[in-house]
Amino acid sequence: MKYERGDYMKGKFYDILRGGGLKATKPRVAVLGVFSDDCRPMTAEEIFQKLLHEKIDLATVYRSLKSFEESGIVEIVNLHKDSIYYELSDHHHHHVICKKCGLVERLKECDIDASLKQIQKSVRNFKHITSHSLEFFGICKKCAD
Amino acid sequence: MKYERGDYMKGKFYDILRGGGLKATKPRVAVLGVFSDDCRPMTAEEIFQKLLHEKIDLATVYRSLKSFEESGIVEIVNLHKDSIYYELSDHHHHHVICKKCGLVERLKECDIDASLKQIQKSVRNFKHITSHSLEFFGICKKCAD
DNA sequence: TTTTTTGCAAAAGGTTTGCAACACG
DNA sequence: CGTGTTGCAAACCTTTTGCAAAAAA
Repeated sequence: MKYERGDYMKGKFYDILRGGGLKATKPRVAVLGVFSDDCRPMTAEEIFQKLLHEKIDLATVYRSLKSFEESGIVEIVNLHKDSIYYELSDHHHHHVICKKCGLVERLKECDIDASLKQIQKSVRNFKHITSHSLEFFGICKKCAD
Repeated sequence: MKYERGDYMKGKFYDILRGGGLKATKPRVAVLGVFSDDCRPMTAEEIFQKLLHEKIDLATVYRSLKSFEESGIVEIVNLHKDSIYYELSDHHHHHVICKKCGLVERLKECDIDASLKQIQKSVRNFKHITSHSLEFFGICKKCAD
C-alpha cells in the first residue's frame, strides 16, 4: 500500500506514539483511533473489523497492539474470554464480567491504590510494579432471573 | 482404557469432585492430584505432561479443567501468558508477574475483601459477585539489573 | 441400565512469523 | 538512505468438537 504523508502525521495519536518511542504509521494511528472512538476492551479482530475500509492487515493490528502494550500505551484486560482484550492505559479501571452471558460492566474507580503500597512491600523478588489487573466475576441481573 | 474400581474412588479428591457435583473418574482425580502436589498456576499442557504415565488424553485434561472451573473447584488465573492457567480455589491469592521473564510470585493475603462490599454497591447490572482476579505486573529484581 | 465421560483424530480459532516491498525519521 | 513496519500467506499452538467405546452412578 502506498502512503502519502497525511493528516495522521499530526495530532494527538501521533504524539502518543512518538511518546511511546514508536514510529507513527498510518495503521498504528488508525488502531489508536479506534480505542478513542470506543473506549472499552477490544480484541484485535474487533479493531480489524472497524478498520476494514482502511485495508489494514489483521497481522498488523496484532503487531500494533503488541508494540502498544510493550510501550505502555495500552493494557491487557483479563475478561476470561477466548481472545486478548486491550484498553487504553490512560483510563485505568476495573470490570465486572458475567460468567453466563459475558456482559462487561466497568467500575468507576480504582480503590486499591492504598492497598497497593502495602502489597508492594510484601513482594520479595520484584523491583517495580508497573500495573495491575483487577476483575470481578459474577452473575448479572438478567442471567440471575 | 479399562478401569477398575481402585483407590481413586476414595479419599479427599473423590469428595471434592462429588461435592462439586461431578462424577469422580480416574482422569479427574489424577488432574486434581497434580494441583495438590504442586500448588501453583498450571496449564492443561503442564498437567498433561505430569500425567504422561497415566495415559490421559490432553482433551480430557482440558475437559476436566473446564468442568472444575464451572463447579468452582479451580479458578482461572490471569498471567498474561499464552495459555489459560488454573489454580485450586481453596487457596485464593494473587500474583505478581514479571513482564520480562515471566516470573510469578505469589502474594500472601487478599486485602481487598473490605473494598469488595463497596464495589458490589457500585455495580449496576449484577446480582452476585462470585470471584475476582487481581494480578500485578512489573519487573523482577533479576530483570531490573 | 442410563447417562456422562473418555480417547482418538480432526477441526477450529486466535495469534505469530518469514519475506519482499514500502514508509518513517 | 537505513531501519523498522506492512501486507500477504502460511504456519503455529492452544483449545474444542464429533463420535463410538467405556465407566460411573
